[in-house]
Amino acid sequence: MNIKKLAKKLGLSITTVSRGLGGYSDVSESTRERIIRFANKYNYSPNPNASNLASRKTNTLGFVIPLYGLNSNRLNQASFFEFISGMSEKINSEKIQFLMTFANTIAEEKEAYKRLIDVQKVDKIILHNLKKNDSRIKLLQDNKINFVGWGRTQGKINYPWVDLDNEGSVDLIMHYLFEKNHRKIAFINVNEKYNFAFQRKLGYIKFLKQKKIKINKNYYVTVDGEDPELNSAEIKKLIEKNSKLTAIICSSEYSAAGAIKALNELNLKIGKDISLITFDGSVVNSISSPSITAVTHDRKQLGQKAIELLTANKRSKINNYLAKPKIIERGSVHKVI
Amino acid sequence: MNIKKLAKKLGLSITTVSRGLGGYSDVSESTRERIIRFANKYNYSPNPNASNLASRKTNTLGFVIPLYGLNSNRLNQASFFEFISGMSEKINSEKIQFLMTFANTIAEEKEAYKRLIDVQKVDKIILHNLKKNDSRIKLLQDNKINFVGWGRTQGKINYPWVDLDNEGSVDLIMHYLFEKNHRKIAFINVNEKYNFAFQRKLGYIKFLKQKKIKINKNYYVTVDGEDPELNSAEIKKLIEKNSKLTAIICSSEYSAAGAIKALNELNLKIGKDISLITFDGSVVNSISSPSITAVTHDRKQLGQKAIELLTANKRSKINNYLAKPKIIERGSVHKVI
DNA sequence: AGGTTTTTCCAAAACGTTTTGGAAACTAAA
DNA sequence: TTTAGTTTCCAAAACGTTTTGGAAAAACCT
Repeated sequence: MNIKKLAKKLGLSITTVSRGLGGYSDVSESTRERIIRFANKYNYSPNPNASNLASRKTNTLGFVIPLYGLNSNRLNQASFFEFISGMSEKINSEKIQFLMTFANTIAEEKEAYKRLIDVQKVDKIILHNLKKNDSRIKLLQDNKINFVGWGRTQGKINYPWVDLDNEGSVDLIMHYLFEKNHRKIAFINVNEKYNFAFQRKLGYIKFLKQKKIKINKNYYVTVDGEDPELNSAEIKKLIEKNSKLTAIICSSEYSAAGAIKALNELNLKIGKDISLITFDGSVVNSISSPSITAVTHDRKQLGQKAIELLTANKRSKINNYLAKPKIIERGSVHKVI
Repeated sequence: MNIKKLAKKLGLSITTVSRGLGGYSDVSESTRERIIRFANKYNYSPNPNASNLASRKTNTLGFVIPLYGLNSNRLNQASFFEFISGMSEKINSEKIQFLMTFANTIAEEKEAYKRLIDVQKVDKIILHNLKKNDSRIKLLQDNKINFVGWGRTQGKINYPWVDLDNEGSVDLIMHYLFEKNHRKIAFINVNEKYNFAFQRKLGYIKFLKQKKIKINKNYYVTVDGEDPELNSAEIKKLIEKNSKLTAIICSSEYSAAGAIKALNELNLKIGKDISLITFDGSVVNSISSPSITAVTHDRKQLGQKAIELLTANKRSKINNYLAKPKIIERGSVHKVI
């Protein structure tokens, strides 16, 4: 079935069918309905190649997956999956082509975005892995690419984004721990060059200040995901040096993994001697005993929202979405008495 | 830059440029070289939409990712990433479009393949998650879709595939354990409906027969990945009942996790009292101490090979690729004295 | 030399859409 | 009743390729 045959069946011109389906105002409501009814009946949908060719659009969404830094760690990759699966649903229903690229270094990543724009001619991008100050935003804006960021950056640039509520998540965790009488709480963050990590630190500091708890600098440490052994060793040192700690917050699954390993080696029972709570943790959780209490976000929905924003009407005021955090209790947090 | 302008610069017709680039024999070698030189110089590459439209091809690769069964376990999803990243490189260089879909049930999975073929009109597919007897192979062959399987099925159907060397992997492990004087070796497999699991069992049995070791049925058990607690309990039972065991092979990361948990609970030191070796294990390894010795395959390369086979010349004899297994020693296997 | 085959090229049609620039038919205003 | 404006439709051009069906030129035979 193609537009020509459909037009013939309808007794209309090709133009009218095309414009009817396209939602243009120069076709009457009644004939538009008839067109749509026929299109469904004969299972017609426009050939994307012809459509893109004629409209001079690529209608392709570019997505670069970094495989270095935080994302070189396989623990983090699972969270991508959810996001992508959320995107994927919406992409299919919007008939957008999906172009995925992998980058092994930061240089490759930058190159990948340029290539997407210049060579592969994508006209939509989901930008992610945002740094504190991210030059890619300007690159995309200069090239007039329709994009949505997965994550926020610092500064006053206005652009559409979806994100986890990083500050709110830590606040939620801190309240949760505070109610269980924890006062000496360590926070194992990831490198602060990632803006989400910076936001989480902010949440940590703010809560402590608000509750007038003195901030102990020894309780805060950042690790990167490159070498799990190294992470674990560093976390072990932190615990050994601060024997009064009652709880540990991990900003990522791999640091949670490192913490578990360290605690095992120190013979500290999780959920009895010391509490552990982590971001995400669905992977680590499936292999740890006891299971690890975690704060999670619906990443699939985040992916869906990203595509929604991308395809939303330009004049829509709302151009961002903040996912609500949720604590899933699993028994790794005890009450201090 | 488009073909028209390029043809003008070359002083040739559009036809000749197109056919020259397409590798047809009705353009002389010397002019073909000139065409390619100019194409590179002016950075020309054919508009894929126009090309697909004219040639009545979609040039799109379909890929269905199951999110149920084994793959509902997020531990397994990381291994997808490697495969996909391997595919992705080759796909980009071959200028193939990539269409990814997710399926939450086995019904959705089947539906997804039909939709890819009937509605989305992909002309290439990477088939995976193969069952012992897989009806999708016939579906694809009937529809004359160019496909490569990631994994083998039983029976005599000839089709192109890439796969892990499942039998060989177990053989490798068994030799490795045998040399360290292990004779009482348990094998914790996954559900045998997956052909790879069946092949691994075969490797296990064959080795024992070859070495004339009596097969003890109590040493073999299958678990599915749905409930980690249940897995662990089952593995614990197996160990308790068979006190003479000196080594355990795990066919998946989640069963390795279950085994670690069980061994901890039974106060058996891994690498001292009993040996543990697992397939893959890069995640489990990050939280376990000692680290777990594992047999791995290069999955990225597997993805690359899959695309190579897909785009290979039809008359090429070689239509499959078996990845070589490799043991990574990490100290969870001891020598029996 | 003339005939045949092979090599090398090309004009034109086709692929299935969207968009442009009207034109007809109706409606509202004078 | 005419005029101006609005609504509803459409023919034709355009998008950038591939493919078809030759035709000219060159090479090879007698």
